[in-house]
Amino acid sequence: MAQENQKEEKITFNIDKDRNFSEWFTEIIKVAELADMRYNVKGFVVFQPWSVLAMEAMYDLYERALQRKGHNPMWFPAVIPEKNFFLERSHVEGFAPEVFWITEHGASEKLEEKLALRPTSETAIYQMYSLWIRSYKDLPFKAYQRAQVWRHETKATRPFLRSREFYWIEAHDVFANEEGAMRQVHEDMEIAEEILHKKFGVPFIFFKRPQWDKFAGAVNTYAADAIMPNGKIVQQPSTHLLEQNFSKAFDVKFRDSDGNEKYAYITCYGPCISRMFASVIAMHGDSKGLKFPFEIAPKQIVIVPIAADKNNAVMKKAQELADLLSANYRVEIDASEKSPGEKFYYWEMKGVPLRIELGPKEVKEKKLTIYRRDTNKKEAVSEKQLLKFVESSAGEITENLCASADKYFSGIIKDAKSLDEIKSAVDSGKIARTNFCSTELGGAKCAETIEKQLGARVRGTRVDKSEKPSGKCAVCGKEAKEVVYIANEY
RNA sequence: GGGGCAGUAGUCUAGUCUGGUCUAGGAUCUGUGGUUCGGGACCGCAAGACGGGGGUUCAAAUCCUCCCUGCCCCA
Repeated sequence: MAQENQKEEKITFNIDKDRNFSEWFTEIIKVAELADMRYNVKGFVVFQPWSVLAMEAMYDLYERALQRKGHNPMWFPAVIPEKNFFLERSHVEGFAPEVFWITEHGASEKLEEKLALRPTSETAIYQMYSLWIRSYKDLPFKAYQRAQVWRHETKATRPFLRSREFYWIEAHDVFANEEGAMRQVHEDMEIAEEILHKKFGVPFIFFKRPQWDKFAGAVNTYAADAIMPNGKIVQQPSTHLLEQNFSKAFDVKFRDSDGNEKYAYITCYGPCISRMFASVIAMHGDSKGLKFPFEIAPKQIVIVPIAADKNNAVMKKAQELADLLSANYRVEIDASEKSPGEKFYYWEMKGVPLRIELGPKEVKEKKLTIYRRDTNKKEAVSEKQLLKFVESSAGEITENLCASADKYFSGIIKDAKSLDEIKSAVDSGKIARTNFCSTELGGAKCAETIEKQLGARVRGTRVDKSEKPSGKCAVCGKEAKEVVYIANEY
């Protein structure tokens, strides 16, 4: 018994994710060195190499998808003059409480005009768009930036999920008419499916948000809700139909082919990489630590040489394999002095998808022992087959992780007909589906009742299918016009 | 936004209730010397800490107070 306890103390990481998700999440960030929370400003953390490498890969995939769809990259200043903020009324009302303001320079010298540290960039970008866009021939105009933004979130900050500084992409697209803008909204949702779901393995549902819960200044907001293992929803990319709200405020006009000057239709799209990373680690991790989809793993293959001191051929072979693989993959040789067993546990905790164990036996037999993090199994692979094996398991690993995430997600919706049924669904970590009076402003009262009594929020109506209500609103009993989904939110 | 809990070396922790024994103990990590190496090896040596300000007291890691930071629960 005493021995067993001693052994347990040495375990780097062993937390039951499903039973205690909060603790798991906090601990894995520390143990896997994803972010250092010791930075001494509330709501701000230092992102460490292991998360940055993954997020760089995530940025890369997302940006390439945007570029394939005709977006160009650009970089805007992080500061926005105060007056820009007041040009769109509902926008300023929505964001004002969260904006960090720069008001001084040097030794308390007041700035002539306050500068906002951008919480989002509509009010910076669209004034430039009004200079750049002159003709219908300039449209559609599609551009994005990868950027940090700053918002003074309430006190419940959490690394990756809700920080006061986060890393995202914002795409701002301009069209001649509403149809073009609406098509863009759908394209934005398709990109989320292609990247967030298929590459990152994070399932979600796109909802059209109720009118009381849309982006400040938008006509409609469409947002992807993903789920955490504790049943709480986390909002992932959202795309907003701004229509002419901002083009009128910022004078984004174009001369149409009929010779008339018209205000443009604008959409904006905000996939947040640092928050997607939270979903990635939460969805795929287990009690041993992280698991990464192959394409975004910080390191994709680790080679563990065994008994290399006694056998020069081992280290030589390890280097040879690393050279071969690093042409296409992110590879690391763990030549540290730790024992092999300790290295195994360590890299499993870090979530490296493939581990090659290489000792005198493998060198002699020209066979490799390869461990897969997704299945926790080892296989013998002949050296000749290595590249082929890596290539095929790369796809399998991502698909496996995606499939098990999908499986968890598929059972998440539960029908509810009354406030009590909504409560029991939501309390058990499900998303409640229910008849609801209206997602126009008239329904706001019922939503408030739900929020006050259950602590849950109305997420909106589905975008991927149209659902007809059959009966009365579960809250007020009036004729239901919509089927909505209700869940706890992070 | 409301409530609760916490802060001791890089990390985890003993000590706090009941002030003095604390010259702050241990583990891990780091550095170093040696022996090891196929699922968390071992033995030396070295270095390293009471979140910050104020207060009470002969005496504060310990009590009070404000601040900062983190975690948890609720909105």
